[in-house]
Amino acid sequence: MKNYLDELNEPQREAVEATEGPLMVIAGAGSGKTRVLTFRIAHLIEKGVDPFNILSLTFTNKAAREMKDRISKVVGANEAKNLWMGTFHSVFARILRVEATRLGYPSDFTIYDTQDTQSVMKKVLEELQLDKDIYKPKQVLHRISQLKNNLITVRAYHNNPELIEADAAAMRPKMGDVYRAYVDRCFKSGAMDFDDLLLRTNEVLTRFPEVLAKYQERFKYILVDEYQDTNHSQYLIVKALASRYENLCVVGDDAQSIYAFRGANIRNILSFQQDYPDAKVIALEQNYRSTKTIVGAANQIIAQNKDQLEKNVWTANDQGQTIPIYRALTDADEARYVASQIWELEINEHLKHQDIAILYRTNAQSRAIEEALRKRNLPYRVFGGTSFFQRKEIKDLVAYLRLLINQNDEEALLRIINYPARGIGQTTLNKLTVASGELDKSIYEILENIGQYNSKIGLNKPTSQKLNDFITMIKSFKVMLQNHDVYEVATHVAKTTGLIKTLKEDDTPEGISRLENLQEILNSIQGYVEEQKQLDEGDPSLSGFLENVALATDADNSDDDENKVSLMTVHLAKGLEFPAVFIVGLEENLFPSMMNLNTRQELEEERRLFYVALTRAEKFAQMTYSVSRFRWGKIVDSEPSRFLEEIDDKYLEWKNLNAGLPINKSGLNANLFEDDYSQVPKFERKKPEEKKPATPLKPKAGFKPVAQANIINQMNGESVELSAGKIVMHDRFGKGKVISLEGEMDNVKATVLFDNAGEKKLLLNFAKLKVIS
DNA sequence: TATTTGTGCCTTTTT
DNA sequence: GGCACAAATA
Repeated sequence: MKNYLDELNEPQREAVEATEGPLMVIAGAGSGKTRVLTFRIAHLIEKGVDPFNILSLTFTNKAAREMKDRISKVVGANEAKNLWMGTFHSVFARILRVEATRLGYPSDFTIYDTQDTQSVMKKVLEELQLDKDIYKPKQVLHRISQLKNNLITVRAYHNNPELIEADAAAMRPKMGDVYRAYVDRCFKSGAMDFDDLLLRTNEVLTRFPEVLAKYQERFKYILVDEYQDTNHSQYLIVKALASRYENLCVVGDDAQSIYAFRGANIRNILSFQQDYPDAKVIALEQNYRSTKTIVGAANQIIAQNKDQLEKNVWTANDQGQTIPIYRALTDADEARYVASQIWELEINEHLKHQDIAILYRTNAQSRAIEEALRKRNLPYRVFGGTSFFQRKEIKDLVAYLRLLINQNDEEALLRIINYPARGIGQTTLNKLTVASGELDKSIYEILENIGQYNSKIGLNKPTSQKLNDFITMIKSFKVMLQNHDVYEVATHVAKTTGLIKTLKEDDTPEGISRLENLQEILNSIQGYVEEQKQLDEGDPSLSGFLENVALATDADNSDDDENKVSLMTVHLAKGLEFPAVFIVGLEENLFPSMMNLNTRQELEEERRLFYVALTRAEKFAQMTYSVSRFRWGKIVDSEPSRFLEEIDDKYLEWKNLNAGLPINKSGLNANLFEDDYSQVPKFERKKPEEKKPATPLKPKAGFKPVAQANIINQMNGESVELSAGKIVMHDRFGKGKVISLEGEMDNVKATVLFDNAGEKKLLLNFAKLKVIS
């Protein structure tokens, strides 16, 4: 227990022991930053600091849990349990449960997720009669998010001619009205969006000195992980809380700042020393994670960026293998290659599924990979994308529960008032909404006294009765909540509202899976209730559960013990490490993203993202790019990413540079499903030392009519040869005979004479033809 | 009113 | 190819 300090190197140890005063730790990738944070907290407790006085802000809730576990092992669970650890959003949501009433919010305020806010915004824009093609909900919300993260309130906005002008110049002169209406609407619904959680925390700390003093006293020691990714709002909260004792330790790596798009401000880390002139700064430069090859290649990448702090990450680890870079012909080929390499790694290097991660730039890329993994029977888990709690069937049930806690939650109410269908249509809802505005009462309040309003609103008897039935049902749930636990209520809700029945009627695979999801959420509610009942400070209440739902990140609820290959975006991979990592889709306009090519700053963030991806790898890293890819339903040609050029060839091993698309020999994409390309007509072999690898060696697109083409059999994914005379099957047209084939390489058209539908020209890329004989 | 069919838009990245 | 929204129909 005492010798934990011996497990640290010199700078790590220094960072752990410098407990008093401001400290910034610049931690290179893989340099043991989590270790430092963990031991530092343990050390504080060992020195006699009350865990109650320590606040630790992590990037995910999962990271917080893991750190807590590790601290428990050093100082004991009893000590560790009083630590405040979590993400900014979850910690300050907890604080706002106590303090938000000062700002006029209910303490059971709802947290609106992205879906909710978009839905609110659409209604706002409709009400203001603004063109939703100009005021695109997503863009407008992004703008508001920017404003909030810079603590520009509605009033501040209207007092700021510069901002108003900027929005006018961007063709959105009504931005201020939209902002006000959106904020009002959320407030009336007793709801906060993600940015509000930070903005309102700032507000409460600024407006109420006694609140500030309370939390300053409470959090005498503050630690912030991933400091490079904090935004201005978070920065100010930390600054305010730490200003009394200044026992603030921030840990970060400017080279890994990848959240500028959501307001992260790299200046927070770059200017720490100006904010705290007597701050101690410690750099952790020894990488314990990766091979020399990986560290060397990563260093070369990041060296291309201008905006960065000097540092020299090095490692004493083995040289390791060179990094293979596979040039794929299509995204399917890329996926197939990755799957086959995973097999090899598992056999030759004795890796388990869980040792392997596949990282990509966009969530959409997972599909092709998933398919290839399934074919190889490799179990996998996809992180991110539409998370469990975003699914419709889950949101429906949660909306009922939300309404029980916060009757003003209009999003929840409108979502479920007619789901499952109970004959309350759009017309009725419009009337209610109008009445709600005129009477300045929430829709729920109107419904509670529907008898007294229905003539004024203009509702007929049957409709009024339906509304009354609905509100009676909701009220009965509320009553039940008083003496039953959340699981019992949720189950009752799912049954009595007809949610389960509706899903049961749908026996398509999707319907069945939705029913399973509903079952799963009920199970997880039960699990949550049981778990919270066990804990001393557990909160088995419905509002506690709902907060978890709103702030759960996908990285949080992983089944750790499952042995599966991980698939995720590079963003989600931050802070993780794997023995083997595949980075796929290294192509121009994808990674770097086409959206981020306009300014140097944007491009540098993409480069940092690539740096993060590569530095996740311990022993084996591989990269792939494809010369063509399915995007927006079309095959798009692509070129290798510029980032590949930035790595010295001594670290790399270029693979499959010669494979082309031999349209004149055996047809389109003939060789996608074989590993042996030796039979394929060769393009000029490229020698890396002669030519920069990233210069695309694209096979020239052929424009000749083709005699044959290979299509991919929809059933088993195998390639099947197609030529004139073959009998094929089409979903809509039925059976038919191929008359001829024509067209360009990736754009082959087949003329088919169908038995019942006559002659059709079909694009092979789109028509799902099955070859019968 | 509810359900089905058709269309236009789309894609970064996430708390 | 997929999803959200609009129009068309029972």
